[in-house]
Amino acid sequence: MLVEAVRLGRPLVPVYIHAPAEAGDWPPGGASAWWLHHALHSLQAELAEQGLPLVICRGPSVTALQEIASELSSAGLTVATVLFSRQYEPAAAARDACIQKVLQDQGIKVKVFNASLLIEPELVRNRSGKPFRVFTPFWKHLRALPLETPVHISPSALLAPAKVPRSESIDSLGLLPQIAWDKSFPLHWDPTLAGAANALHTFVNDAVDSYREQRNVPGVEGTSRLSPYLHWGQLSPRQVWAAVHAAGEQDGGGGDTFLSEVAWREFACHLLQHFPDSPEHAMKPAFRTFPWQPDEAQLLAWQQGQTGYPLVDAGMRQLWQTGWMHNRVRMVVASFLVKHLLQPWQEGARWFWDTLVDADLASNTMGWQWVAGCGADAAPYFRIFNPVTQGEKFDPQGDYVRRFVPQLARMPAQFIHQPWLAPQEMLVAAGVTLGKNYPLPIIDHRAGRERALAALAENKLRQRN
DNA sequence: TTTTGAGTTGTTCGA
DNA sequence: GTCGAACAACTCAAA
Repeated sequence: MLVEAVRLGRPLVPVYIHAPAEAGDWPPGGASAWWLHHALHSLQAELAEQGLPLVICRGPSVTALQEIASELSSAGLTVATVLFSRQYEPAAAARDACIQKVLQDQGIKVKVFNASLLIEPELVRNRSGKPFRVFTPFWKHLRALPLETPVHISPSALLAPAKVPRSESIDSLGLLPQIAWDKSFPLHWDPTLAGAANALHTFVNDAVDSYREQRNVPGVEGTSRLSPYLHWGQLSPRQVWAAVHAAGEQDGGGGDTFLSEVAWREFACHLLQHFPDSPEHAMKPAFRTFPWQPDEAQLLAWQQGQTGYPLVDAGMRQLWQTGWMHNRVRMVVASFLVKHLLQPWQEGARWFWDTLVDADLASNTMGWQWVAGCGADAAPYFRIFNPVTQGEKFDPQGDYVRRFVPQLARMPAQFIHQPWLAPQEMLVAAGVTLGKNYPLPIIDHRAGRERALAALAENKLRQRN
């Protein structure tokens, strides 16, 4: 988009329109709004260094753009072209199509660019000419495609406008939360453009090598933590792809594993494009009769990290405190909600949507449908994570649990993932009183597992009748 | 068109 | 302790 702006050689008016009402049922959640607030400030500062404004408006988007055009026009300036990056969420895509039509009818050119994907969904087809619904063939196909390499442009090549349209302040958008639950976010995130560059550099130089082994260990920083930057467009997947290739990490090993994760992000976005109702509805029709057992109290215990399973609770508390959760733990907590507690996956997706700084409609939807077993290329429903086994396997010393569940900080590793089995004197020595400062399990693992499998069997009967 | 093999990340049970 | 099979069938991709 900026390359095109430079090519056009005309003055540029960068605009951000805040229009949460145009996101359909999925306006940005609380954690997203926090990130957006800081990202906008960062962008504004970066543009200001080049003498460029960042004009902030409120939606409706069409009206905002028309007002800018008429304001410039009364100053004797003509808006010739509007450039924007394509969005793929169903509501945003419909909105953008509408904007495009209205502007073009007024004689304004519109150009839409792909900034957030490696390749447009329409360009990826299997041999039958259909979109892929299974990841592995998608991945094999994608990695063989010639992908555009990102072009670096010098921001100083952008021309400032002679007149700056009226703008609101970023702060007036009210993006920061009313209650200060975001207070510890800055300890974990730098939501600026500099932060994005830094995160990519650090990952490619220090961590990508050991990514394949370390990414599953929640107690260490073995993942890239690039997801929010990718979601917000502070990094593009092509830039990330190129950086991994430039480091010579793409063949086998950590880089390869990492790029396949970037491809999962891509796959999710393509799926959302082809299945626009998937955020609300199971892709496998059989799951539409699944006997979920919605229960406010169970959902709340999960949200608050009060299930009595240390790995689950650590994950949910990490999410609340930092706006992010380790990927391995996301699978464990999601499986627990959907299978042990039989809560509808949509409830989990909603909570993640509101609390993750990297909340992304496509990835979130695909991830939850995957865990619930109702997605396009999903884990089988009978695959039920055992939260204790997962803890012992991936957090053997309990480092992760100790960090986010300080009540268990002094528990010996042997029982940290199942404190209810610890001898009484060990609990006393560790300062743990089950049911007081740390809950007893809200459901027995074996019983939960059996109930989940029974629900699956019941659904199968419903399907037959 | 038909057939065949495969499909992100697990757990449990019994030999 | 280790290992393979069962856990469900089903749909997709490709030959």
